[in-house]
Amino acid sequence: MADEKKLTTRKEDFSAWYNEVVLRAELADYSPVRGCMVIRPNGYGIWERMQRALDDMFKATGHQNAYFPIFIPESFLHKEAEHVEGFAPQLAVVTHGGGKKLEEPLVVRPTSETIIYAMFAKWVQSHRDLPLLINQWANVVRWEMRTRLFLRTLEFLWQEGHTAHATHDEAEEEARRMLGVYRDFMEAWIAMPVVTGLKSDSEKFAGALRTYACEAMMQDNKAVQAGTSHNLGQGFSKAFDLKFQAESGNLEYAWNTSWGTTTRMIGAMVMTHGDDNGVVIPPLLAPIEVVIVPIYRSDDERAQVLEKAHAIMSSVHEWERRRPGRLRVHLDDRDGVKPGAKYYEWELKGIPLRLEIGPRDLAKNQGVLVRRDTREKRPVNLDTLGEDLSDALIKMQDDMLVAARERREANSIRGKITYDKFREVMDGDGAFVYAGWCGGRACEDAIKDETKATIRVLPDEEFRSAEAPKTCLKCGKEATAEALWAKAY
RNA sequence: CGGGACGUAGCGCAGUCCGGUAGCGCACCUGAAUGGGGUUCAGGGGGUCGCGGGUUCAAAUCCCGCCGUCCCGACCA
Repeated sequence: MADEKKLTTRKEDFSAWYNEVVLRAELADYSPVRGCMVIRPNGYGIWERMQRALDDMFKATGHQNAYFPIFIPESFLHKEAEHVEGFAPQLAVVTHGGGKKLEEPLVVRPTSETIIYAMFAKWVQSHRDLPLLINQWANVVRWEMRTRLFLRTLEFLWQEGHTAHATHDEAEEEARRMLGVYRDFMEAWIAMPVVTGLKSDSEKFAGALRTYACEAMMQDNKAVQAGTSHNLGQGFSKAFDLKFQAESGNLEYAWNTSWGTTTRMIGAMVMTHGDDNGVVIPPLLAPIEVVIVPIYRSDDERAQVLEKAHAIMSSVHEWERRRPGRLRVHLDDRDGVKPGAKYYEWELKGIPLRLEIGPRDLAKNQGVLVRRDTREKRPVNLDTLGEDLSDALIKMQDDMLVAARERREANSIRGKITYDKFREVMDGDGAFVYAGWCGGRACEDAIKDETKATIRVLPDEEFRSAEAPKTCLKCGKEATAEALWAKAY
């Protein structure tokens, strides 16, 4: 009976485990529209916290929010040849409006480069108008063949930054700077370590000069691309006539960047930290950080325990000592639900800390504090509770990042590896494999065909092996780069 | 679009082979007791059996067609 309530174990079927966690933790639902999902309040609360944190980081780097239309004239996409070629198969197109056939079809934005740079062209005249740093929070549509909750849906929520600069180098710096912002966010807030680096040409954004990405490892050792940043060069500015008069007096085309990250991060969070009891939300992202579960056997005890619980709740504002903002505390005072049932429910939903208080505790002026990630239980003094909770949340946030990083490193292979061994690893549990690469598309494609593994990124210096492989993993020729190989979502 | 599985109450399923007018668990509502790791008992509400057609006295069940979903590939954040 109890077994029925257990989640599918991850080793048997990670996909099934993931779906079950997402659905049962009430993060999302399948929508009546094929390939779409409905984000439930629990899931949206996490997204809101991600959004707020990222938005602050964007503001701090000088970006402003704006909003552009969901419909883009089809001709706009055709102005940049590579871009339309890349996105054409994934477009949703509106052909009718107000009961009449439209003269020109409207594309539901799959990304907003074209309409945004069309507007930028009107806004920019002088080098003094640059850099132009804009971000938009929006939903976009890509007609994917296969979809998956949070990770790949037809419609998804994201943030897309778009900038224009006077020189290539400034654009390049911006693209790399925003990649760094993503990495900081993912490590500090999601407690999810990422490998950053350059994408190979085959995985480059359609229309970009260079694409950078953050790659995170999930518990089935597959990679998730959690955020990307592109140096778009001058392709779009030439297509949309985005010109400015330089100090020299000459008219020059601007250099663009774009960068985005999505609700996919919620999926990545689930697959990074979740366990067989459900989601584990890093404290900074948890809509509720602490849930108080009162325990009582009689009306008298109930009154007593709840009074104390309310006292704790109302002293929340005094607990701001070591952290910004208020502690987000919820008292689960539902009658008729046994404490054990409440424990399981809040664990499934991933609430970081649980405080149990019952008559036995009150007698000792203490409570029992339980950590979601380690399930470690310990008594805490109710007089110093605020401090204790703050410290525990900070520690949990840090520990989760360390644990995730250790797990990733334990499943990473650096240095020499034969191709046979590589195939064996990819056929089995998978891994992050850092291996030499000659830069040839033929090798890349052959490896993908034979192992399903792809180049996630050509990693930044700090992720490169001390003794980087000298030869290509596949053909044995001299290596021109070290690539991070993994199977990906 | 190829290969598999499936569509019956909010969710998970049984019933389909062998036709007889719909059931189980969870959830939900009412009442009482219970309460330190998934409570118990009693009562109750809820279903055009994916859609359309056919066979039959009678279809969730058999036949034909369609639609949709999930998983595995190709595509992708």
